[in-house]
Amino acid sequence: MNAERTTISEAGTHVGETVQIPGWLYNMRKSGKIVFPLLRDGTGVMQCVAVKSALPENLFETIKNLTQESSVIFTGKIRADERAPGGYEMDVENVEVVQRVPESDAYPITPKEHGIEFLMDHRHLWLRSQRQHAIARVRHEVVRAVRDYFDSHGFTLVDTPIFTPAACEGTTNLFEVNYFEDQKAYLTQSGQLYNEANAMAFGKVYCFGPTFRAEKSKTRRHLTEFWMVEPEMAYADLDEVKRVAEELIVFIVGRVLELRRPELKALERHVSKLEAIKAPFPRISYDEAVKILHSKSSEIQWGGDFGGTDETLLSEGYDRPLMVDRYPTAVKAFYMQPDPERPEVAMGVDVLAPEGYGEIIGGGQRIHDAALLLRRIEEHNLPKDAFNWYIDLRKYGSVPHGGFGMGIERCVAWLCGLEHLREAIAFPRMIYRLRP
RNA sequence: UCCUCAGUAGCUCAAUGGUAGAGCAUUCGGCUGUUAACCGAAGGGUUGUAGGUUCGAGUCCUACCUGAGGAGCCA
Repeated sequence: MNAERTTISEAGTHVGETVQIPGWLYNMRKSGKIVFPLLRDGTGVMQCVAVKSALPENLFETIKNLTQESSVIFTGKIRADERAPGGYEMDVENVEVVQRVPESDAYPITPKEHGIEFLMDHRHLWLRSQRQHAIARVRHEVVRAVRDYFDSHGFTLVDTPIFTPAACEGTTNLFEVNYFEDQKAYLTQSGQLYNEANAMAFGKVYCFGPTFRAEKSKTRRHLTEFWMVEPEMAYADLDEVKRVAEELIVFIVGRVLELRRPELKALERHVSKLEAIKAPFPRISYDEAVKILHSKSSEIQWGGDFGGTDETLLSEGYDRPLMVDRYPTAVKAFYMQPDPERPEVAMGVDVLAPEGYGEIIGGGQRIHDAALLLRRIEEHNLPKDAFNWYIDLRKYGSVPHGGFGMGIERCVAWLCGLEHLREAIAFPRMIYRLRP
C-alpha cells in the first residue's frame, strides 16, 4: 500500500483520500465491534475509527489489542466529521505496528490524574501529553517572537560565554565548575557584562541562552537553569530601555495571540487577559510602589527589595505589565547608573507581569563613568583585576548605555497561565531536582 | 539554611489505636459512534526507612530519607 504520508495537522487537506499517518496511540475507546483509537503524531491528536465488519479479522484484533503509546502507522481514509474533536477522522484501513508497548510494562502516564512528583519523575514521557505539548509550542512561539523582534529592529545577535571567570553580581549564587587542573570557572548568571562590550562594538546587540543561578530558592518562581534574552544598547538611557521592553512584550503577546490560540485554549488560558496587553504600560517609581504597598498593608521599608507577595500586590492593580523604576542604589547591582538628581536611587527598571507572575524583566542604565564604576567595584569588594576589561569599556569611547534581561520561562508561565515555572521548560532544573 | 505539609496497590486517594479498601490502570467477558466511554468479574500490599510507646500501630512518639508549598535570595 503506497498511500501518501501526512500529518494530523494536514489531515484536513486530504479529505476523501487514503493517507498514511505515523504516530503513537494516545488512547483508545472500545465498543465491541467498533473501536476508536486516538492517534497522536506531534502535530495533533486525531480520532480514528476501526469497524470490525469492514476489516480482516486479524487486523481488527491487532488494532483492538493496541496499548497506550505504542508506535503505529495508520493508513486510512480521511473524513470530515462533526463528532470528531479536531473536525476530521480516519477510517482505518491498515495499521503497521512499529513497537507495541507490552501490558506487562504498560505506559505509566494514564489519562487520569497524577501527582506532581510522579509526573516530574516521568517528565520525559509527560512531554507527550497535550497540555505539555501546548506549553512547548507557546514557548517556541515566544522564542521565535523574541528573535524576530530583535532581528528586525537593528540588533545583532552576539552570544556571550557560559563559562565565566568571575561573578557579574554576587559570588554566592554561582555554580562553580573545575576548569582543567588548576582553575575554577563559574556558569554564567547573566551575559550582561559581555553584552556591554558587544554593544560598544555593534551598537545594539542581544544574547540569548541559558543562565544559571545557584540560589537555594524553592518556589514556583525559580529554576536553577533558565533561559534569558538580554538586549544591550549603546547610547540608550533608561527611558529607551523601558520603551524597548514594552515594545518587545507587546510584540510577543501579539504573536502568541495570533499564532497559538489553539494552544492557549487547550491550556484554558483566559485570552482576554492577554488581549489587554497593549502599550503604554503603567510606569511608577519605587517610591510610589512603596506607598502603594503601604496602602495595602505591606510592611516593606523604603530601601528594601520587594518580595514575591509585594510583587503580586503591586501588579494586581493593573491589567498590563507594570514598570517600576528607580530602586534604591543599595539593593541593586554595582554597575547600575545612579540617578544624577538623586544618587540614592538607581536608573533601573523591573517589569512585573500581571496576575502575580512577578518580575519578567529587569534592567536599566549602566554606569558609563570610569571613576564611578571603579568606586562601585571597590565598595562592593569585587576583585578589580577581574574587571579590568570591563573598566576598559569606560576608558575607550564610553557612552551612556543600557539594556535588560527577560526570563523566558517566567514569560511563558505568564502567557500560559501556569502555576509553576517547571512546566515552562522541557527538563526543569531546580534545587532538589536534577533528573530526568 | 529555616518554616509548614505529605509519603498506603502501577496511578489518585480512603481507612475512630482493633480483619488494609475504592476509583483508574492491567487481565478476562459484554457492547457498531465512543468523547478521561460504559457494564460485569479477576489479579494486585513488608502502609518511605530505622527505632520506640502499646495487649494491639497505616494511625501515637523520635530520628532519618524522599517529595511538595513557602521564607530569605532572585529572572
